[in-house]
Amino acid sequence: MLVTSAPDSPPVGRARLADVAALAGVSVGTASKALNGAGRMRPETRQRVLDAVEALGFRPNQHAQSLHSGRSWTVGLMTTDGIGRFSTPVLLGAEDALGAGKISVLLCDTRGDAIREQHHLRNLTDRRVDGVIVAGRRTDPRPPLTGIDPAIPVVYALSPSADPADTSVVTDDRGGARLAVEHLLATGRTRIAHVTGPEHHQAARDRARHAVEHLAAAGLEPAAGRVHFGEWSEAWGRRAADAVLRTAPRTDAVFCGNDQIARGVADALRERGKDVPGDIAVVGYDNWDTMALACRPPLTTVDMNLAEIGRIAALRLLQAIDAEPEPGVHTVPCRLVVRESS
Amino acid sequence: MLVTSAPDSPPVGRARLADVAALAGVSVGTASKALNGAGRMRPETRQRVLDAVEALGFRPNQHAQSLHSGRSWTVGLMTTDGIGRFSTPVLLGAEDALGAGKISVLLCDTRGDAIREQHHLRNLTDRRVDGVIVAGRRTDPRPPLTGIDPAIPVVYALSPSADPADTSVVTDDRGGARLAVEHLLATGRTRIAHVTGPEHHQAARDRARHAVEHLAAAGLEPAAGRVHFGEWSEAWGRRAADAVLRTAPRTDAVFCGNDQIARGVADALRERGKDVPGDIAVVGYDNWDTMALACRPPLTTVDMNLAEIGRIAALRLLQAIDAEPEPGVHTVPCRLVVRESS
DNA sequence: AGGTCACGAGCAAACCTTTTCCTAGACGGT
DNA sequence: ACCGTCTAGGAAAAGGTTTGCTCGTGACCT
Repeated sequence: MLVTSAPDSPPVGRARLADVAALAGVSVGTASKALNGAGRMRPETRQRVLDAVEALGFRPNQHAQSLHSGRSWTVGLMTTDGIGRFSTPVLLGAEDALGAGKISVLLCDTRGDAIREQHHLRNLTDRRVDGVIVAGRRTDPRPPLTGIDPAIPVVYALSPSADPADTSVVTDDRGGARLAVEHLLATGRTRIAHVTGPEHHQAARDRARHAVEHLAAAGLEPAAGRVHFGEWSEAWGRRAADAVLRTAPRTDAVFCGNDQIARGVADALRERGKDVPGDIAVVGYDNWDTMALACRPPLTTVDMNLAEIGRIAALRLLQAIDAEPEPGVHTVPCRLVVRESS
Repeated sequence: MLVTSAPDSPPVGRARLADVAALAGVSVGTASKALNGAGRMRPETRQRVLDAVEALGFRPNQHAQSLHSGRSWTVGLMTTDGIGRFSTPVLLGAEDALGAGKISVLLCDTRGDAIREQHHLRNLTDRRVDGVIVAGRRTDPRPPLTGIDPAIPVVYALSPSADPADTSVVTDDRGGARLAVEHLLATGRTRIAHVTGPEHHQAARDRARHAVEHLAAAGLEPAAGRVHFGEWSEAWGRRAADAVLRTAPRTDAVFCGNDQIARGVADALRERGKDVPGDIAVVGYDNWDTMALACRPPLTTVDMNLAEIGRIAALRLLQAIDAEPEPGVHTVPCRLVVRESS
């Protein structure tokens, strides 16, 4: 059977369906039906075909299948700012969900370059991908993809499309801020400062606004009466902690816009002789393990469930491919990870 | 021309080569030749075809091309331990180099699971990928892929294959250790400690062995007379720094096996009142920006040029696809990034 | 015993491009 | 003017699978 070259139909290389059919003594079409379950046929005929498939190690040629069906069983995954801390979990979540549906992922990194984006887009269109996921980094809306075949569904993850008619999956910054504030309130803190990133980042603005709102709902206002906007860095966290100690010395908790800031805050507080969480609790945002776990003490922080965002984006894409898309912005809830800093 | 449905050949959906040929008044075969440059033909005929391509926005159907040529212009990129700090730059480097060759990357993450690896491998084989890159995380050799079609070339990146007949691209741990030690010697340090990860990691063993060898070549031995093996964590760095100060108080430099350890060492030294680099220099390994730049002071560290490893792996793969593979282990040199900690 | 119905299996077209082989025409040389 | 050669372009097959349609056979009912 598996000799290197048979007399007339040499199965050198991979076996074709024709080889299977010949071995089973049926026509090619019948062999195909036996494999795909369609049509009715005698069980023993089907079994003969399956035996032949087994004997020859036949695997269908996906190029031929794709040519026939027009589907590639492939989606493009475009990351717009390199592949970093934020896009990686999204990417893995998407890959996981798509792999279950027998769909593979074509990776395209634009490095934030519009030319490169166009180039990848043309490539994906030429490959007749079944869909595209665009994974951003920031939560600010991004302009929708231009020049893509409207027949190819697109889902935006993390950075929503500026066009509300598109489908986007984003994190729930409101819920995240609420989780953090309510946790601090529940553990008895009342003089809570908020230190976060640059005000021109929507994530910083949203988290700050909702944190303040939730404090107000409890009849409180942020320590020192204002939000501390700055950078997403440890250095800013350290400077801000000093500022908070100076201007609002009775502060008993700091909610930080990300884990780097939180770590900087925790470091500075410790170096100023404050006990975390004894004197002041610290809560971060991102659950970036290398920061949250290496912090002294390990950080309580908000996890955005990035992998879940990727998974949901993939499911939305599958839905848009097979059925009707569900446009609009879908938010994925956050989760509070409590550790020793609060 | 671009009406939704012409009388007999409605160019609904995408234009086919037949549409182009019809518009240009030539046969399909001639249109193909005009596009691919092969065969001789009158310049004005070729131009007519190109004009038709332009008018219809024709793009060749890659499924048909792949079916014909047997090539998919696609390579599989398998990451074996999730996509993390180490594999991401490799992955991007590879994607970049392959994209230049009109080849796209199929992403497969095995999560370190052999079952998943087999599953992905079968999928890639079914898709007739032109080649596979296996990107590991640790530098310890890994068992070669099993059950892959021997006609598909494979290149291992970062984790070499245990089979020397395979092609692998790895980092130069010897050179990295030499860069660090020679830098410290050149800046006048002579009592150099080495703090690194677990001894069962080949990276830790290699860097330690070569560091010790280079010290010996200068007539020195490591401070405290031995290498400090431990974990790849900041906590271990802090503990080890204390141990070094206790057992070898005159130490004037610490070369660390990674940046996390280095940061822990720097933190502990500062907290013990030592000045870095005034009293003691600290050198890290990995050039992991979030660690190296956030460290106080910013870390001098060894950069493994991971993106270059990915790039070279991709080039080796392209070579193996188009021509003869060049088996064996290829090492990519490191680069020392000098900052303020030394 | 003959006719009809149903089920099993095969044929062929369609998916689209590339490439080889072949034909017809033109031009040049004798 | 005729023959040979060269070239441009067309026809057709190959690459492999899916699927609708058709055909044939067997069984059952009248």
